[in-house]
Amino acid sequence: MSTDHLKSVLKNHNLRVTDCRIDVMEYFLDEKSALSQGDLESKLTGYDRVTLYRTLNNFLESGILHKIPNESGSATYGLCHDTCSPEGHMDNHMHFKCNRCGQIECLDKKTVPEVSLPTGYQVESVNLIVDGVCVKCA
Amino acid sequence: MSTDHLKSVLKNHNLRVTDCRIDVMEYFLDEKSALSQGDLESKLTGYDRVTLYRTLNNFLESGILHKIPNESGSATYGLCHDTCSPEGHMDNHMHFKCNRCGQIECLDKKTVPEVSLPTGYQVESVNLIVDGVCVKCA
DNA sequence: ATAGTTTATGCAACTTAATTGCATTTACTG
DNA sequence: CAGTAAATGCAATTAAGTTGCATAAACTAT
Repeated sequence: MSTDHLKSVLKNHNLRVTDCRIDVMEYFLDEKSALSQGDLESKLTGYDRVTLYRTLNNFLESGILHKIPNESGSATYGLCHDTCSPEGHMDNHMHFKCNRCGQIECLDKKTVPEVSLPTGYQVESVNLIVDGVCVKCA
Repeated sequence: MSTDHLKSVLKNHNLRVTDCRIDVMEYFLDEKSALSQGDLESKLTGYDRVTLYRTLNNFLESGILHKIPNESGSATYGLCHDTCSPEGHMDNHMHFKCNRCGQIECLDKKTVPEVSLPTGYQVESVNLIVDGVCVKCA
């Protein structure tokens, strides 16, 4: 993934091109798995905690990242598809959490099955999180 | 739900019967919705924060409560079925989070559909979280 | 290119959640 | 009811999340 492409992604989302944002995007692309604020702090030591925090929030609002529900108590983020926008996330793919290595993956290819709810409930989005053992740890 | 019954639930899970544990269990039974550490602190003011924290953890290990994945950053807990045990949770029901009132419900009656994963992945548990508008807020 | 404007960053500070150690109290067992 | 094992409260620490503000950097329009 070239830096030029990353810059255009930022511009397409009406975000200014900064070193921090480029680095954060590259980190997500390299890792492929979901990342937390703490992961960024460990890896991207040149930036302030608050800057990373705000970068995550900007990406979230812009539709570059989505938040993945988890049990750990700290927020986890994954890269969005191209189809995501500030107006709405199309991130109804499954998430897989490995109980051995702890990594959270987005299974982009797997769509979430239709769910039926009791009458009166209005569905807005569906999140499916599967726990188990990933390919690497099996 | 009588206090006697609650006591036997605790004993069945090899937990000593204490006021705090009884009160926490009653609170969960009254509320019916999922609760967080903060909820307990607001309601059960007579107990130390740490005691409530450890009560939640004990209930989690014993299979009385299960943790519900969420995006908020603070852990949320729901009552387990009778079928849960320290050896394994059978909490594969759906969870519903209302985007208006914020409450998280366990939809016990709705089981999670079977999921198929890419080859090499081993499934241990499945969590389905539906966001939308609940009956009360609709 | 550059001056002017808007936005991002770093720093300080604060709030809340999660967590651990230890002394004391309480619940169970015989 | 005495002895033991576990639960509680208190103090203290770590980490996550959050905000305000001054400065620095990125963009825009000459």
